[in-house]
Amino acid sequence: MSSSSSPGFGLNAPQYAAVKYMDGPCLVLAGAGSGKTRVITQKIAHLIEDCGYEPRHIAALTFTNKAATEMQERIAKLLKEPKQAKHITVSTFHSLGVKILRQEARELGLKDRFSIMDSDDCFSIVQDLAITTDKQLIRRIQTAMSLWKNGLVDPEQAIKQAVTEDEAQAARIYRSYVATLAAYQAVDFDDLIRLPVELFRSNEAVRDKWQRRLRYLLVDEYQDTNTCQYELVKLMVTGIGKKPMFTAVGDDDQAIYAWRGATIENLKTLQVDFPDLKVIKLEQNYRSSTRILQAANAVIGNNPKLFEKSLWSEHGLGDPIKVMAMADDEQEAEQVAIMLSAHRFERRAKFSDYAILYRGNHQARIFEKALRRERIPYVMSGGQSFFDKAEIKDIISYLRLIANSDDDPAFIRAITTPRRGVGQATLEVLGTVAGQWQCSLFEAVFKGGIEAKLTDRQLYPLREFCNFINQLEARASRVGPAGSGENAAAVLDDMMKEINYEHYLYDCFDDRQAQGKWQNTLDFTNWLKDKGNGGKDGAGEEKNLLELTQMVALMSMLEGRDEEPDAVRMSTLHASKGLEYPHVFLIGVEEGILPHKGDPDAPIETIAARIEEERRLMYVGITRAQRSLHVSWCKKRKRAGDSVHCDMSRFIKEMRLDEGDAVPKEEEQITPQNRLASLKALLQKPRAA
DNA sequence: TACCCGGCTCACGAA
DNA sequence: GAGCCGGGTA
Repeated sequence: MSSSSSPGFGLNAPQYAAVKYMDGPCLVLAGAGSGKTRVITQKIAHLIEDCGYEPRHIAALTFTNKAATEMQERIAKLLKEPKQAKHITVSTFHSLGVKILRQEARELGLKDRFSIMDSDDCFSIVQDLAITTDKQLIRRIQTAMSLWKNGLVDPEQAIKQAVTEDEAQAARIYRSYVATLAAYQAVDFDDLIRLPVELFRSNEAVRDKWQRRLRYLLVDEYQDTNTCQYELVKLMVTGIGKKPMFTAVGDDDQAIYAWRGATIENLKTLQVDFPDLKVIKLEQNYRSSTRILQAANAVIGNNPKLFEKSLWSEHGLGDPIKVMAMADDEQEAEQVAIMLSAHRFERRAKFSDYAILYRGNHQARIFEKALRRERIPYVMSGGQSFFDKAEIKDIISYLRLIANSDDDPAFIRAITTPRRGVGQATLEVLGTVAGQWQCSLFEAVFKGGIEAKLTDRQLYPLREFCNFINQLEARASRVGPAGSGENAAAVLDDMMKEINYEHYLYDCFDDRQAQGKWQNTLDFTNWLKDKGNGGKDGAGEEKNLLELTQMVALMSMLEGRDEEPDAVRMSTLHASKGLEYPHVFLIGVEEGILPHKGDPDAPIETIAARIEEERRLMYVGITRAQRSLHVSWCKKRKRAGDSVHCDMSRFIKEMRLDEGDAVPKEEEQITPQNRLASLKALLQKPRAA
């Protein structure tokens, strides 16, 4: 890597300054591709090897499991003693939250076997509370509640602040929702951060304990933190007579998570809360060619600036950026597939050098078809998570129920899947009884008086199911780090055999589907067993079934342990952040898609704010590319059956490409007829410089 | 009454 | 392509 000055560690001057700065809080404004992960990992090595920090006293927080895993690996490679890396807390905000909650559950009146509800569970809870089937409305309430939680607004405040009747209704549901989760001994994703914040605020001793445990904090993607996460950071680093020690790394131009409560205000607030904050800017980009950077700078230049920052690169001008106007989405997919093929051939590149990036997951489907037709291997990232598949959630519901019998949503799912003679009517009676006794459904099965309300035929399968779960629970409890005989794998295997899930799948689905689903469950259970043993290399800690269950709730995808196949990457723009590819195709760059059209009747300032966030999304997309960038848009697009007219996105104009780059030349498009000829022509052409 | 099928509509992002 | 609803059927 070329750099004008190389003061040490192979870093440039500002990177070096960021790594060495140990006098107090530090904010690193790291432009796209400016080597921010390098700064974090080098700084951790510096803390351990030069500053005398013990690995277990250092915590690095990220937003995704993938980023955390990758960071840990990179740190291990840097350290003279790689083994030390596993003692560093490198985790997502949410995993750290689980860790704190599990240890401090009692302080919060929560059992340590609390369940973690996913958004589907929360959806059904809201559905029950709101007594409505209007999905849109439920979603809106869910979103409102999530934003309240992330903004540290409690139900009473929300009720007081409500202006419209809708808000008031949502706030009342919020209040019952919080109570419902408490009754289930469950927390949702937002609680994983919010509850530790409440705990640290109210309990000096606990806070002090964690402060002594995690003495230096590093925060990645700081621009994506929400109010609650920032509060957690603050509570962890500030104490009486203590110098706040942390490094936050972020880029305001890449803030793309406002919709889940993130606020770039946190960047400004940092300077207010920590007046001696040292701000260091990383402006040298090591990733992209100059043309790509110019386009990126031009686009983002249309946003108001929080911090003045301009990216530059020592790389050459590079390939011109190609903008392609397509007749429709069908043609777009086909052309991109063909062009990618030809481009790869011309450059002698690998498939894995390419990424196709898009705004929404549904845009991927048509490209999958086209890529398959062209026999181009691809892998998807983002999109529906492995853990969101129904068959996986079925199995997880059993695990959740074993860990926490108060978990009513898990109880309902497990007892009805596979069907075991418990139907709606039985569950309704059970629900009424549970309501009367103020206890969980599971407990209600054994409450006196229930015999009178249910027939023997109804009661028998209930009791049998609960006994079955109790047995598993008893066995699972014996499993632990101590490893006293029984292991999690055996319990899991017996459970799978007992519920005869494979049989159920073949009963309910056609053979092909069932086979796929069964394979998924096998992949899942094998992965679980592997994790329980401390991972493939046995490097991780052994985990019991409870820990596994709580971990699984936070997973978004199987960690890509396997060798990366040579395949084109397909990803949403959101999921592409932090990654880079030699060649990028940015597709569907149309008004309404990127920028995405939102509520037409939203207040004007939020519309402006939304466009700015969409622009940052475009910026993220452009800056993923190292050497070449293709941008495409469609004049027509199939939507709800019929074709609708589309306009080129304003962001394409904002790239301010030279005339030669911007004019789409349709006559140059590759058709099946001229395809062979163009390939031949490519073969004869000398390789591009 | 319960279930199944077909047509219709609709789609942002994720721990 | 999926989920929802309405209508038709066992």
